[in-house]
Amino acid sequence: MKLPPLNALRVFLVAAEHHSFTKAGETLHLTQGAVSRHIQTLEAHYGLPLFVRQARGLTLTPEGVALFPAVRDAFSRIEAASEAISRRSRELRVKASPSIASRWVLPRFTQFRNRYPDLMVSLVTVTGFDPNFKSREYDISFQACETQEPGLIYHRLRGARFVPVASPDLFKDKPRPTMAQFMEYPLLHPSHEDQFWSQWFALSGMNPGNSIEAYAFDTLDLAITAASRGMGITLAEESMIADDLANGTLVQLSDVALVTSWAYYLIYPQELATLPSVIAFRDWALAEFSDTPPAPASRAQ
Amino acid sequence: MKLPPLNALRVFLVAAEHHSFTKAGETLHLTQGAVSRHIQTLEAHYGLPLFVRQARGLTLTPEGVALFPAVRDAFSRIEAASEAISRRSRELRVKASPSIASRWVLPRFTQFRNRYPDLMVSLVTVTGFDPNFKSREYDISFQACETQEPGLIYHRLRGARFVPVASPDLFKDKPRPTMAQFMEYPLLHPSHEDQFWSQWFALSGMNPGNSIEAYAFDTLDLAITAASRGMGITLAEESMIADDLANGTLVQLSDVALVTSWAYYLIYPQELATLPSVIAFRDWALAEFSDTPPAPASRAQ
DNA sequence: GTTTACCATGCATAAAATTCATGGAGCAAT
DNA sequence: ATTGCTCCATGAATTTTATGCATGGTAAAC
Repeated sequence: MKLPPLNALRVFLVAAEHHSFTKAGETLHLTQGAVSRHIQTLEAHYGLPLFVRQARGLTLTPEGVALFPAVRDAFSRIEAASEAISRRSRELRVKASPSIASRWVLPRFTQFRNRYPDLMVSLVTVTGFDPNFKSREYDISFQACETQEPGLIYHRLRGARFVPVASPDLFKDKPRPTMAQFMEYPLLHPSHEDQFWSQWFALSGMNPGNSIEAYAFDTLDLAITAASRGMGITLAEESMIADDLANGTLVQLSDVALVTSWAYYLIYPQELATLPSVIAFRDWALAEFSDTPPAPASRAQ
Repeated sequence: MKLPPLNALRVFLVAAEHHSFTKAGETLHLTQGAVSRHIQTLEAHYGLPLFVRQARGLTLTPEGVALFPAVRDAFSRIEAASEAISRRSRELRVKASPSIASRWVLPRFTQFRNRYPDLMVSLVTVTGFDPNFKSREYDISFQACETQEPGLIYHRLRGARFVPVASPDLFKDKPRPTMAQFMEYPLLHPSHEDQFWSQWFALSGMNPGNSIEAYAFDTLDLAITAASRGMGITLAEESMIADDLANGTLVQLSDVALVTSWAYYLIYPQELATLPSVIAFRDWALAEFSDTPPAPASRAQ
């Protein structure tokens, strides 16, 4: 393939559009002389003139006319493709469940934005998980899961550990309840299935029976929020209540922790692994949310 | 329009095709390091990697995959257009009537070819004239004409002057005939219309009557050739018989010359006036065939 | 463990692009 | 005609860019 001088072609394009070397120079931030030389280079390459120089103005020769649309189309094709892939390096859509979004990501999201102000990062909060990222609605996902799909890269953030918490206001001047006294308070279920409390009680060697008062919530976050408002005792994932414990909104009522078989992962498709936006967010998220320090090279686990 | 570095794009294209910087360098007659730097330039421009460097081999990132066809298509578009207009600067099709072709052009054609060995010049010999070059079968035409069409450039070569000639063999040891004795020989008509001889006789103040023996030919050339073989006396255009008179194949029988109202022109479409091939042939033809020295700037008459 | 095949990179050099200043050609208006 | 104006072309110097060379580093294969 023997191509003409490409930079000269771009200058030709602009000069042909303006019908003027001088104006083309202004557009390209070049002097008129530089434009003239580029056109000369191109004309020498083809061995024929592309412009008819007249005192009144510049005209294209038939060969210039023939060349013009080809160059215009070619460059706009390149421009379109460039624009498409440039956008992918500037945008990032992060998916998280409502609980993770509000308890993990949102509190520290501005920090990430501030560190990468050129990145247009958005948080997509959906329940449910498209396990192959087929919907292409998000680029990277915080996800609790047990199995791994091929084609995806998984970074384990932490295991899920549930401990009982409640607002200190729930007990007023009474002493905090022992495990055996939990049933005297409303028990808040972080999901509609009764898995957490029953497992936790089993772990503690207790049988609460069926007579306990209980509320079920859609998400872990809602149960924690309800607990912090004094509605009862909930099982909360440890990493989601660090702030509440620190500022006294919640108190932890037992050291017995329900360790589930699943863990929280940061997941993204393998083909996005080279995107700087994905790399930046991954490294930041691993440092922020992992319970183990990330490997030095920040590689996949 | 903000385009990526174009030369780097070409290097990218080759490297992507070869899946190797080293091989791309060989193809482009560059070192591997130069290729590496071009790719770096491009990746820096986009802010993302285009290749995944592995010890085993080079792979494109999804962004590289997206970029590749766009670059390939764009460059092949430019290449096609370049090829098309390059060919037009290397090829030239000259049209001439059979007479002009054989009497003017062919004898000196190799001289022109030798001067411009890179030019693929062909001679198209057709009778009839497409007055607007609409058929696009030829680029430049030798043509006898009286009127001028707009959009064409006319260079007057010479007026047409007809003089009577014959082979010296026709008369053997007899003296050459006077005008009055022409009718004793077969008169060769250079066209099927009886315009030339009747006009010439009228010019000479004679009336040949109808009883003369005559042959009509399709072209001026055929009549001259016939005359040179001793078939009779013909009227020949002066510029076409210079060689025959010089080497004695023909002798001129009178100084009375029929000057027609039309002249020979070299004609080409205005839009081809910038083609180097047209310019080269025009300048050569004017110097070779014009009865007046060409103007210094070789401008249209 | 050693070799091998690649790509990356610091440094020197070659090449190209660009500017600046100036010249010249064609039009338009006086 | 003459003058002025607007463009494009061009010589020479300079800056920028590309390239080569030699070397280093890494990961796979033997």
